[in-house]
Amino acid sequence: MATIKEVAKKSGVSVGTVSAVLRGECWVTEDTRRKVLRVVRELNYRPNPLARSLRTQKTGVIGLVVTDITNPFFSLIVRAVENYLRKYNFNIILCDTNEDYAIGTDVVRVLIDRMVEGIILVGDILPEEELEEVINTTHVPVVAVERDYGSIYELSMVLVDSVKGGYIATRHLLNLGYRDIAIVTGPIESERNYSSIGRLEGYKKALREEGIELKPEFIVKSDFTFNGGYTSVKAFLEKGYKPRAIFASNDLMAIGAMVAIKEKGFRVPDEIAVVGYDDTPEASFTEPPLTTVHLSMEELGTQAARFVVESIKDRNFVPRKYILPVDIVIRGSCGAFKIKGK
Amino acid sequence: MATIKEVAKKSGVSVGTVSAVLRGECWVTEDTRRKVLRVVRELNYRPNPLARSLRTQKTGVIGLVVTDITNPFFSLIVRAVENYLRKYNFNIILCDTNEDYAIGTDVVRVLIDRMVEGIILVGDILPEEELEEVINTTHVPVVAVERDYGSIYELSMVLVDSVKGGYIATRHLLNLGYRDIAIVTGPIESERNYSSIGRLEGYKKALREEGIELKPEFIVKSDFTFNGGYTSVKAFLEKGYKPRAIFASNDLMAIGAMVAIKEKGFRVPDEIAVVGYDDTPEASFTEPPLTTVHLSMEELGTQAARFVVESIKDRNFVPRKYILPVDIVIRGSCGAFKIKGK
DNA sequence: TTAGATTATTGAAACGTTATAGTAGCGTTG
DNA sequence: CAACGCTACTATAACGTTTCAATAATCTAA
Repeated sequence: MATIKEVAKKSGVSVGTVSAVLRGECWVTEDTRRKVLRVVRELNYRPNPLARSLRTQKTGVIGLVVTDITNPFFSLIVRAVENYLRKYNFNIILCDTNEDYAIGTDVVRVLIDRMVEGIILVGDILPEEELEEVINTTHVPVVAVERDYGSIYELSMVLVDSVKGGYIATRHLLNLGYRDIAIVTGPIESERNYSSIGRLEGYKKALREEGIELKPEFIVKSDFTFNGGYTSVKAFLEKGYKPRAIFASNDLMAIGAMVAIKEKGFRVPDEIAVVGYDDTPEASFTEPPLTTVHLSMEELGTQAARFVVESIKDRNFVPRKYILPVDIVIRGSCGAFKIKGK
Repeated sequence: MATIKEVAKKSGVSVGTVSAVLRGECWVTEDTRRKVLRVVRELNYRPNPLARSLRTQKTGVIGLVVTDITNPFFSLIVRAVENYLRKYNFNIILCDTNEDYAIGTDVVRVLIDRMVEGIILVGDILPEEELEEVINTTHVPVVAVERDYGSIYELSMVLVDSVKGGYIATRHLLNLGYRDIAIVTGPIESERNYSSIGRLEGYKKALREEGIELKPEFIVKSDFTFNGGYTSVKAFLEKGYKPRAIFASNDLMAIGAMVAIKEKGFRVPDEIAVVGYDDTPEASFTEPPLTTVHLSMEELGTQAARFVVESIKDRNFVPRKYILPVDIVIRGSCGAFKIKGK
């Protein structure tokens, strides 16, 4: 590997001048610039980012931490982040925590040691106290995606309007004339499951609005997995309950629910309508295709990346909160077409 | 941020000694070691990896390049790589090329500039010539996953036994007594689509073995996407062909095929049986659940990571090739259970 | 014509480590 | 007791950049 020294010697100028040429300083004469650039090309010289970073204290690297890269929801976000950051010549150090706080904590520390210029946390990476500690002891801008650290002000957040999502899903079912609507929720014990809780809130709000009494037994607790959706809905139906519609808090559970429903001999949507949440790619492939609350993971990722870049470029960027709007995409599983068709 | 100098001053020893303590050199007296470590803790000192890397020429970073992180096939590999490398304290710089050679080329160059200690290329990242160039001009160990760069010897490869996969899938259908078996392939124009071609080879081999004549019209060309599978099979059926079974070269296309089949009024598997390939998570969620060729992406990733780590640790590691064995997982879509049941 | 301003360039310090040659201090040994 | 070899350190030169004060060269104005 050629170094800047060799370039300097071979082109008969000082190291500083070469550096100046490469950084595009305007004061270099056209003459020396050309001379230097020729040698650069001849030696195939490329500056060493390590040395540069050591000197400038800037690495051009962003840390991206996710709980599970395997989940399409997250991988879509990762891709959006990558695409955005590439334009600004940032590289990404990626870490997958497997939803383990210990790994998350560790990983964030390593990122800071490596002097990343920003950190994007997607999902539930760290407990609140830990993140607060990090933010207080460093000046690295941090952006949290899909995790509400409500009380930390020095932090940008990118969130989904879950209450609204739950609301419009339920509203949609109500508009189709259904009254007996069950919900399958994600985990809702802890306050940090803001998205499950929000979706449930939206559901309640819509029913309340319509003056429909809330049946606690119609709130089916599950865990955001296919299997969870399948078993919980199966158990629910086996208890003899028969809702006219089910709103599942994510697509995976909705798909599981549909399998359970059909297994029990009911038709979707004729006997039980289903609505999901997330609009993951799988939602188009089910039978019938899944009506679901659409949210743009791409937008989530892009927005997070934008926040990070802005807080790096703009010294007095003040952390912001972005709430992603949601809408509903109507396919076959809710019965809208049949009803309209008639 | 505290530096090693401050630690040295505060604990009354030289910088070299502090460094020695931290690197665990054995010659330091227990006394000074304790002294130094206390100060390290007091100042909350953490060595700067940048400076260390500059000096040692080792970064502890591996470059991981994938064509599409959004594809579960790849994200499963990424996770396996991450989990393996974490144990060895390597970090990962991730790049997604969106299947664009230009981005791939660029990205690999950047990785080398950043002095990554190894590079893992998952999928079709680079043309052969470019990769050869890279390998010849640097000494970074490179591992290619799911892309056969047959002629490059200085490269480790992790491949799937596609021919065998195609073979056992078809064999399985033959064993169930089906004779009219169609195949839906991925792209097969270019030689670099070794996996599509391999699967097709396996299919042909199994039929030949059984003495069944190959019908060219039963080879349905598609593109590995859900939509591709759907439209190509729909068109195929609309031409009036009616195979007894379809082997789709990946699960996504298999799912698309099933939708098309049912849309045309045929039952799966009673009238047309379906077998997929990959065993992605979705395969369990279809109706009927998909019989498919299972391959462990986890194993692929782990193996790739292992190769990289080995070639870093072992100066005279000689590049190897690993061929992942495959097997078939039998679910509902092939009709095996019904046939056995009767 | 010369002091002063401007322009193009240099030299060296810094960034925070590791590696290595050197050195004090001290116990052996012939 | 001088020579030697250990042991436990220290001082300093790298690593490859950027940055900035200093300087040489050229131009401007009085």
